[in-house]
Amino acid sequence: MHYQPLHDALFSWYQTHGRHDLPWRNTRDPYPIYLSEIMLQQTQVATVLERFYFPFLERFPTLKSVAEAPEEAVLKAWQGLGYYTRARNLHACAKACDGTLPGSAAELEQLPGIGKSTARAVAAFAYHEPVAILDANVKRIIHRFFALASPTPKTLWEKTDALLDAARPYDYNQAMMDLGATVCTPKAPECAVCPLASGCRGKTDPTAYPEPKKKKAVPHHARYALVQLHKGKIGLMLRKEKLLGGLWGFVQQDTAPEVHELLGTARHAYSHFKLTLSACLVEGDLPGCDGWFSLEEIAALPLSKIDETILAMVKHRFETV
DNA sequence: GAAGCGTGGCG
DNA sequence: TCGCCAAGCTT
Repeated sequence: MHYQPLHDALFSWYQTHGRHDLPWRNTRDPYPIYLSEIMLQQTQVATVLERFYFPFLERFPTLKSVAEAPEEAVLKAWQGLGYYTRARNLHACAKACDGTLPGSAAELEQLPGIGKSTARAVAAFAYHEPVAILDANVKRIIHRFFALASPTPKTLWEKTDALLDAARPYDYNQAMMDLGATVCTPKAPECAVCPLASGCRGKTDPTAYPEPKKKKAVPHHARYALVQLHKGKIGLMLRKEKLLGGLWGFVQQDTAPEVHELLGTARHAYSHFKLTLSACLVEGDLPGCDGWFSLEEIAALPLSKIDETILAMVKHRFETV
């Protein structure tokens, strides 16, 4: 209520500086809105926009088409975007609601892969439900606006609810995200042009909020990837653990195989460890594979980034014999 | 509450 | 080369 002047300033700023051309805005179809929210979790707008959003919608025009497809096809469309639990949950969600998303945040939050923030985002953007979101951008603004160094999640949700303009939930939430993304940035926020500055308690020292988190040491693993050849086919395993689960890839082991040809070395930084893989060409029907494929068949399978890198080494090896 | 979970871009 | 960060959810 007493935030009315700030809301007015926010909307005025949003009208001029908001990212109004994003394709998942200006629609009330919950599916593309939901899809964008899932793709954008921990992922930058440019990545989603330039490489994944439109191809995915072309392959799966409706949530019903997702529900009717095999999980592997959804993972293939997700390949390269990372955090593949999102794709598995997207498929599970589509099946759980049979291709029709429910009409409220409370119901959306019951579906797999939809937490409180995503549920509220879809409800606010598709149904104009008066709920506030708390994504990374809004969270940073809330920390600074209320000068909270290390609040509990409960406090953050209370504060984001308190700041909501319930009369305009769509514009309010979009404006807050844009403000966090372009003005109230992690480093060097531009308080001088911020429409919320007059009410912000953290503006004298914005980078003190939130409190910087302690960094942990990132482990580094060195392993061997087996490129197994047998009767003209390549042996791959179907990963079943949480890391890259549902994707196909080369069998890995901690020690070098007895006889092998080194194809090359690939490095990759995952979210919580680093990996160096030495790709070893080995002959014969070794254990550990779930399937044998030609190069053409592999092209249709979902693979992780580092497995694609190794696959490129294999192609190069046999093109230059 | 903390850890696990991908990838790409940037300084 | 490296650390940080980007529309979080699950366990």
